[in-house]
Amino acid sequence: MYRTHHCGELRASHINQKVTLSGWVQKFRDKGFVAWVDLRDRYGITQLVFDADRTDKELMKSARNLGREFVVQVSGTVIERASKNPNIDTGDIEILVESLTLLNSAKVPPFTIEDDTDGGEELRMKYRYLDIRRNPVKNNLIFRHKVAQEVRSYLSSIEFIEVETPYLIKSTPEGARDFVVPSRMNEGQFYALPQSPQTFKQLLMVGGMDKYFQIVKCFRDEDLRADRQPEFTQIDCEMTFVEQEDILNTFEGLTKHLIKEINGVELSEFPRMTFDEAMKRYGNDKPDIRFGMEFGELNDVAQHKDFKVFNTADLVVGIAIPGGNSYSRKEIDKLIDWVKRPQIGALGMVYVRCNEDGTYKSSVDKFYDQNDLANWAEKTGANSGDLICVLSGQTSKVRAQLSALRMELAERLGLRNPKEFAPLWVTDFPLLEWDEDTQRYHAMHHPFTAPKPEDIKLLDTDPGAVKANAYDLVLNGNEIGGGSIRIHDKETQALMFNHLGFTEEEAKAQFGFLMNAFEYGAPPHGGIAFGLDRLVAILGGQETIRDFIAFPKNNSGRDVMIDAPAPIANDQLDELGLKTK
RNA sequence: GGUUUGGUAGUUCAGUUGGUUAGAAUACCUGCCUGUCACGCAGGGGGUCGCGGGUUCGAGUCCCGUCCAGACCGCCA
Repeated sequence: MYRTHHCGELRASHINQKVTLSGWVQKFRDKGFVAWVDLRDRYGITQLVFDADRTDKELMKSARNLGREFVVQVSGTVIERASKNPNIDTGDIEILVESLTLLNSAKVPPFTIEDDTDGGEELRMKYRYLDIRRNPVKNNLIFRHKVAQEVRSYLSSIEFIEVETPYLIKSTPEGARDFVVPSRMNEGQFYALPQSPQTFKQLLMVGGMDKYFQIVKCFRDEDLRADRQPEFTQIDCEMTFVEQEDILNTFEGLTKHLIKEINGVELSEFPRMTFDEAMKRYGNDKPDIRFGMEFGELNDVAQHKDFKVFNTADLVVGIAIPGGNSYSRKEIDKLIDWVKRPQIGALGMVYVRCNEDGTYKSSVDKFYDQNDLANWAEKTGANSGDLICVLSGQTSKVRAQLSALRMELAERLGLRNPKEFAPLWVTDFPLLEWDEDTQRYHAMHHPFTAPKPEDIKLLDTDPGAVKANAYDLVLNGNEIGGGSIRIHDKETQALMFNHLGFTEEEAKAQFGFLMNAFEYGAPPHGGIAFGLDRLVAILGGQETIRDFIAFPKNNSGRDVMIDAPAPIANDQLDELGLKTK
């Protein structure tokens, strides 16, 4: 038997018991007359003691040969410590070791296995199995497990059934790039890994499963970010005989349950906002509403003066930075440089200082008087002591730019408190989105999203104006879930494919299975999918999802530990019919 | 595909306008230490300054190229 107890377990009540522990050597402290080993496992640390008076000489000697991260098994007696350590749970006791077995030695680890490690990102990823021994990563993985467990138990308790769907499916032209898998038995043909189990969950509804969920890996062959991995996990859900309202209520319930169980925070009813309103007020379809700084549109009060830049702009819009009047000229110039960076792309920024005495001082005083500027302050909700930042230009670009500035400033002002949770439903997304590259409309959500019935008539005349029964759940400025009511009749689905530029033949070839299913009594249905990785990171109060994934990929989509992807041998290529001449 | 920041000891970093033998902390090794727990003290070993080229009397430092990593933009139905 390797152990009678684990390393986080023993207390004063165990004193005088004979115990056996196994674990890793965290630290060896040798005082000469006495030496201690911190023995670590997943549960904690227990101090072992070797003593010149009480410990056998040979045993003392072998203890002195232990190094960091050696794996050992010890037996001995639990004794009371002469000097206790109130900082750890097992700090009242220690083990007077009577026998020591070296289960495995270890090379000196390339970084310290401590909460504040000296290891950099790359090194930690290369030796991820060592990184996982550290509390922050270990605890994140345990945290993730708890969230997943709560999701399963909550959804199960309201009659959802977890069903697995296939990973080897068919590539489709819509949406993200697919990861493809060559088929040996069908030479020249490829499976694709699912970007989401979308069509399968709809078919489960046709199959009468009524309420489905799955915690499932999804795959997208797109570039990565701090919060984006090529393989990621969704909480994928679908329900039958529901309207949008039913889905919003159900999953508001799930989200409230999670935040209560995991974070101990009780949330009241989630606010709702249409897509159009979110864009107007925050320039963004996933606004962070933990803080204000809402957009004030200034076209009415800033145009038709003599300032050409504003007069020729589609949109003039500003935000008030609380306390921003204290910024020096230099700081403001830096802010202007920041919005002019290519990633943001603003051409310039107009600012107004709101002085304590109620007067205004702007960078465009030549064109605007105090009265004009007072109007700006009113529109942006600026108080004295604030700084109004104004951008102008083409509507969608300006909104994106000002939204980036709003988030950056909120970050600098410490307004993005990770302990605070501000959820929000964004509804009434557009059904279609114009794509400049391909010169056609794309589905904003996906091609199975139902248009609002009253808007269907606009499909031919003004496709961009058609709204969908689609919604996102936004938490602290992150989209954590998104879904829609689906199309469940063949005619609407055919109409949709038609508007997305599919010929009838293409639609049939790609999605014939779904169209067929719709001919056999498909019930009305809808659903939602949550990004589990991101959700867990936000609930855990962290920015990057990587530390909530046991073995994540780096910025270039590489696993630096196993060194994947990698070339494969010629005969393997040959077998797959992929050999290049 | 683009923008940007970085690459110097096992590790995290410093290294001034180009100038003597490239430093610190930590880790590691040796010894000492009567209760440590970020133990302490003394000593020691440890460097292809990512790689290639160039400028120069002289390059960690300047220039060009390249590779790797991070953040972001495009992209992510």
